[in-house]
Amino acid sequence: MENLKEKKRPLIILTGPTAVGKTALSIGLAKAVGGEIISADSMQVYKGMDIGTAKITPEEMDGVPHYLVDELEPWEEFNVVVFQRLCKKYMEQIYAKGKIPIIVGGTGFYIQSVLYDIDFTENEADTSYRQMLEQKAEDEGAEVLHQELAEVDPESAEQIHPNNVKKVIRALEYYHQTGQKISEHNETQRQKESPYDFIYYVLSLSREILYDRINKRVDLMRQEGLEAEVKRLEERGCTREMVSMQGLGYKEILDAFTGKCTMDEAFDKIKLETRHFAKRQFTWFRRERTVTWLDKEQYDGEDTLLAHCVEEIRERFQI
RNA sequence: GGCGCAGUAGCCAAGUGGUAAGGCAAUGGUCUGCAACACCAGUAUGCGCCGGUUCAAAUCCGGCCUGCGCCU
Repeated sequence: MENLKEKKRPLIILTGPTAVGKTALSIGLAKAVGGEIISADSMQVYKGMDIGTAKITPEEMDGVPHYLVDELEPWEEFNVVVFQRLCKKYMEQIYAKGKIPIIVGGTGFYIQSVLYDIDFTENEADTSYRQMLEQKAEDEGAEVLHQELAEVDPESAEQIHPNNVKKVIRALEYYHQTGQKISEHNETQRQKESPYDFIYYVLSLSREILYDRINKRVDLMRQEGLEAEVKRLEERGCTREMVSMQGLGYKEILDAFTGKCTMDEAFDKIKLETRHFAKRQFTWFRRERTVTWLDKEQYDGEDTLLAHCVEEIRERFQI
C-alpha cells in the first residue's frame, strides 16, 4: 500500500472563485516549482473570447507553457468529458518532461473529473433518446419525466428535483444506455481515491472584497471593448445556443444586441450573475474533500503567499 | 402656516377588521457528459411612532414624526 502511494504522481491544483487572482499566482508558482499550466476553465479554451473570460495574455504567461487556453473555436463543443480527455493527455506530456502539471481554473466539476478520474465512458454520440426526452419534457411537463425516473431509479428521483430537467434527463439517459442506475454509478465513483499525489489550493477572499473586485473587473471589460468582442463573435456566426455563448458576459450582451435589454442593463446583469457564480463556486469548494484554503487576507502580500505555497509544495513533493 | 397623498424586510410591492402574498437582492445548499449550465431552500411575533375603539387592527379613530405635491 505504502509502495503504491509512492508511485502516485504529483499534481498541483490552484482554484478559487472568479476574480480572486488565480492567474497572477499561477505564473509565479509554475516558475518556482517547475510546472506547466493546464487551464480548467470552461470558457478560456475558446479562441476569440479574451476580454469576457479575463483570459491570460501571452505576455502574462511569461514563457510558462499553457494548455487548454485558446484551443477551440467558439462553435466547437466543450464539456467535462472532452476536458478530462485532453487534460489527461497533456498531463502525460508534462510528466514525460519531468515537470509538474498545475491545473488552474475555477470550474470545480472539471477539476473533480480529473482528480478522481471519474468514469464517463459508456456510450457513443447517439442523442436521439435525449432529444426525445427533451421534447417530452416540453410537451408533457417536468413531472412526467420525473415519474419515469422514479420507476427505474427511485434513488435518483429522490435526489434530483423534478424541476431540474437536465439532470432528470441525464439520469434517464444513463439508465437507457447502460441498464444501470446512475445513482449507483455515482455512488461508486464517489468512493474513488485520487490516483495522484495532489495539493488542492483554493484561493479565497472575503465576500465583500471579492464582490467589489468582480464589479470593477466587469467595468474594465466594458472599457476594454467586450461589446465589440461579442459583436465579432456574432458576425462569425456564434449564437446563443452554443456552449461558448452561454458564458458569463456573452449571453447578456447578445441579449442586448437583440433588444431584450439595454447595454447598461446587460452589464449590470453580468455583474450580478458573476457574483452569483462566485457564490456557487464557494459552495462547491467548501464541500470538496481535502482542499487547502488560501485566504489571501491572511498573507502579507502576494509574494508572501507565493513563498508559502512554494515551500509547502517543495516539502511535499521533495523537490 | 393650511389642504391633500404616502409611510409594510436591504429594495420593489400585495393586503381596507380575522391573525403579514409575491418579486429582486442577501444568505445557505445540490451537482459525477451542457457546470460561467441547471436546480433547490430560508428570510418581518412584524406593517413610521404613541394612544384609543374592538373578542380581534397593517387595515377604523385621534395626535405626533417623516417624505412628496398643491395652496397661502
